[in-house]
Amino acid sequence: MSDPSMPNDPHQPHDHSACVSGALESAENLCERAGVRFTALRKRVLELVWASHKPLGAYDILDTLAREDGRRAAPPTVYRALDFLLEQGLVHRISSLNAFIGCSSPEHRHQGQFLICRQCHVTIELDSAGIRQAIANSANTADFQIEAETVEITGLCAYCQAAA
Amino acid sequence: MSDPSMPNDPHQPHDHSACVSGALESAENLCERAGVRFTALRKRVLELVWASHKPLGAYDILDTLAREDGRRAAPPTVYRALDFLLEQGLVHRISSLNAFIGCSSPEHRHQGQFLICRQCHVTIELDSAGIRQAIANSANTADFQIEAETVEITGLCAYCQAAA
DNA sequence: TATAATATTGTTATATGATAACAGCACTAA
DNA sequence: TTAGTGCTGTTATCATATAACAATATTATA
Repeated sequence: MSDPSMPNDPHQPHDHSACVSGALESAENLCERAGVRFTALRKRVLELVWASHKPLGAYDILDTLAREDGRRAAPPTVYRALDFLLEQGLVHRISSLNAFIGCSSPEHRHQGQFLICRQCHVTIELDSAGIRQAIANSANTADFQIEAETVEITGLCAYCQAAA
Repeated sequence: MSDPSMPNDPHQPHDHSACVSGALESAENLCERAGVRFTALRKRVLELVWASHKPLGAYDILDTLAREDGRRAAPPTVYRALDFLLEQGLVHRISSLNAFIGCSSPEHRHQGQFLICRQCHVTIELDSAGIRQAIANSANTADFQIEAETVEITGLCAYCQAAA
């Protein structure tokens, strides 16, 4: 069993196809339980988002879709799929990059915190109770009722530090 | 002496012109000490950003400049001024809104945390050691070297909760 | 002071990210 | 089988941001 405050490191060589298929399978299950349709398009977009552990822009997805079936999808096609995936908690949006990344634990609703490497772009999703608590404390002091949290930390991952 | 974790509430009736003139004066001093030029344009843009305690979009600034001197400023004019102000720590950028807000304590370099009311848009800048520490701990555990932190909390401020 | 060097601003064009509005198709329920 | 709903296609447009180069203003130096 893994400690959520110390997530698996996506830099480590790993069977990435297992990440992808695991994510797709979770998504199927979650959508079924939620009574919403996990269409071919939505599945394909989620698959593309999961193609790496790096945030992916909507227009990158668009380009890939265009390249692969010749039928060039238009922006709304992709954005609607992404909106669906966001609503279902299957992807997160990274505001500071205008990009999207697969949620690593979609079973429970949450807004993660993100460690984003500026060098290799690999992004690790945290779900730190400590950060959440510290934020809750500050909000509470100001009588502020939290609805959404954006926590995006940019810097150098361990691998890129070593490389430098 | 005020507690930085419990900032003044910009909702409270206050002499806002004092906020603006204080910010401009601080900026003058900081720029002088830093040996950089606080030109008329940069000053005017900072003044506009400080017109309210709400994040302001670059194109809003642009529109105001256009309206006030007729001669239409182009986007780069505003973005360059904003870049300067960001570099000098005089404004912050709010990623989740693509907007800018005056820094409430530019004397010391920092990246604040923001409580953003989705209703009235009033935004409070925090500088919480607790949040910073919690983030530092998480980053440390992952061997991640922090360079920038984006912490933007959206919800309802005390006033808008009361109104609802 | 005159002039060179540098920094700032102006201007045009374009890149990049996101949404509105409506048409057509596909699945589902009766 | 057909009506209703939800999903996708399509066109147009809005919103945010930057590249590239020209013109001007400021500062430094001869």
